[in-house]
Amino acid sequence: MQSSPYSRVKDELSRALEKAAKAAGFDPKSIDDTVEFSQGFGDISCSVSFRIAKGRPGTPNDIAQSIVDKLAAPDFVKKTAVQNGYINFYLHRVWYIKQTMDYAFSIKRAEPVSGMGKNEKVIIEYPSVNPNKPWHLGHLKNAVLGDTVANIHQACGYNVEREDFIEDLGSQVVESVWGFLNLNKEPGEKKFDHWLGEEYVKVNQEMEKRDIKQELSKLLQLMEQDGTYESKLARDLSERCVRAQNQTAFSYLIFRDVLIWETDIVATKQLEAALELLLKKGVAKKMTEGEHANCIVMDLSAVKNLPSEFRGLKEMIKVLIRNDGTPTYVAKDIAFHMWKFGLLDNRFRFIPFVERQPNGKPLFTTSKSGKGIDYGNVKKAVNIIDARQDYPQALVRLAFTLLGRYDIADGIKHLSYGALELESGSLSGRSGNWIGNTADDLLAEAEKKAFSLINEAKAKLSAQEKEEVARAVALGAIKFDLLRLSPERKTIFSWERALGFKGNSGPYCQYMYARAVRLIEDSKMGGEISYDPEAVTTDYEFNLIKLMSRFTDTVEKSCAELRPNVMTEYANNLAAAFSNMYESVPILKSMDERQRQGRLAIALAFANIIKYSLSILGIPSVNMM
RNA sequence: GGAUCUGUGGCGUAACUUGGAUAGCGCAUCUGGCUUCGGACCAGAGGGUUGCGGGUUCAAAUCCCGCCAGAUCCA
Repeated sequence: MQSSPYSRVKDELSRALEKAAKAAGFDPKSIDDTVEFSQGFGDISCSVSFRIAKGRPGTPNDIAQSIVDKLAAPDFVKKTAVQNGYINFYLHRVWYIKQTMDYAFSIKRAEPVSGMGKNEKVIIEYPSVNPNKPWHLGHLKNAVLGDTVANIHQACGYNVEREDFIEDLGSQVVESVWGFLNLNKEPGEKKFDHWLGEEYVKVNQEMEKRDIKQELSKLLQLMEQDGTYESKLARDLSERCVRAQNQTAFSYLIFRDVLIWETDIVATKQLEAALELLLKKGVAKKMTEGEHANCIVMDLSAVKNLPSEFRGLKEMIKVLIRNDGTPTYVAKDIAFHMWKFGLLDNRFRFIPFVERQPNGKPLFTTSKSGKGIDYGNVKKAVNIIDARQDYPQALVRLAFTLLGRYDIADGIKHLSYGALELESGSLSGRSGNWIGNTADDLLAEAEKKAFSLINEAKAKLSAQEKEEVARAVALGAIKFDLLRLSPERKTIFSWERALGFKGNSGPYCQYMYARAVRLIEDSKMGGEISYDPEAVTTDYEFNLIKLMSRFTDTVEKSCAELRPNVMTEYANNLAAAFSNMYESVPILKSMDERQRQGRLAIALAFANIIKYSLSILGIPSVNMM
């Protein structure tokens, strides 16, 4: 693993500039902030002279010139020019191309590109869908974000644990179990999660007609008790649902390492242990009188610098355990996070839930019996949860602040994203407006469209080959569309846009990869890479080289900021730069052998990096489409 | 009542965290481009007072203050 040519050049240039600035009598702080790629004014530019000019005689231009006069420019700089107060550098392209090509060929898809994570373990939690319905488009957005964030961390050298929390004691599952006992017990031919989800809609229609609150609360108690018929039934229904949901996950090439079931948190008494700790440290207390008598609450009044979201509260408390003894969502989540960060003993037992996922790895689940596995106990945990949960997530972090564990409060990273909505409004499991808008529906629709395109264009392929390509293109279109927005922005889902195969899209990137692969195949160059960088220095090649040279930096940025859209944008720009070159200069058909070799080598480097980029996005690359 | 997020050409958005040279991209519209490597492509054109008003600065889409509009959460 080597650092990117871009960061090396930037570092070296910054150091040289700093030295020169000091020699010229200035003291610039953080000079590397002011050094970056520029367009139209050389290759790299520096704006530090403006900063220095503050409150000092002399124009930025003069200051820039005096710095340049003292500058011992690194060898890779061909020309230095002062323009409008900026210092502009022109690189020796041949050198930079060589550096970038070596770098591009050194990148292996199975290995991290960055050592940023230092092999530290990080938990990424997604999508934590209730086990009583199929994934709808909103769940899919969560899963795709989570999977990609996990891939990004892996690429940055983290040891990633992909966890999925199964809330099988929440009100939704209780209602579904009630429905199974009181309504239709026959799943029939339908995929189990779809059937269960549709039954759930019926339960809600039933609840509007009559009040079943008492029945539900009794049912929940039975479900919480080990060994009852109801607890076994509930777990069985939930597990069948999760298996059906897994088919969806696998069809989208989305995988996890371990399922954590709420019933197992309860059964292993970790919720009690968590509460005990909170009570002992005085973070929580039992109320004896007033509105919240017999509740266990978290006391916020002791917090010194209370974050702004807690301003304007009527009472400075948050209920953790209600007076009927049931825990709130926040209480469960605090306990879960204590486990994640190793504050509770790892009392879970694990067994394989799926022996071998399509990615070759097992999927474990918490269980009554089984072996202890060293999951959890991390310093960083990323939760993929939509922005409506900002407040509960803030409460969870606050609990750790109150415990004095600022490190944990800081280690909980909430990737808060704008929820996905239909044009007609937000999706809701209860209302049933997800019917026709499930993840399964979307993939089927996208595959249909992709298949008809490939069927026309590549008639000679076998049906199976066409299906494989159609699947890959469908995934490309869907995932790219879900990832391209900045996370805080809400998604108004559009079938037309999600199924768009042109422009800024997954298929566009896949198409450029396929083109590059075709060139390489037709060239019969095999694995032999010998080229002369001097033969390929036009802007078309160099624009592509510049982008490739900052691949590592881009992945790191995407990771540090928890923004997958940084990667979609990069992939698209990379593909566009290649397309530009492809359309503008002859590659295979070049009459000049040195040029031909050089351009083919660049195509090969491009193929390597776009393929890695796509794999981070969870998008398969195809050799033809 | 309190808090958070959003507001950028007809539509969808990037750049805002870290102020920097001409606000980048896609869709749609219009005009071109396959006797030369894959047209799921490319080139070009039109389309912008970056919600409004102040402020800071040599420089503001970006930072600060005040409004307006929409969404969400808490009470």
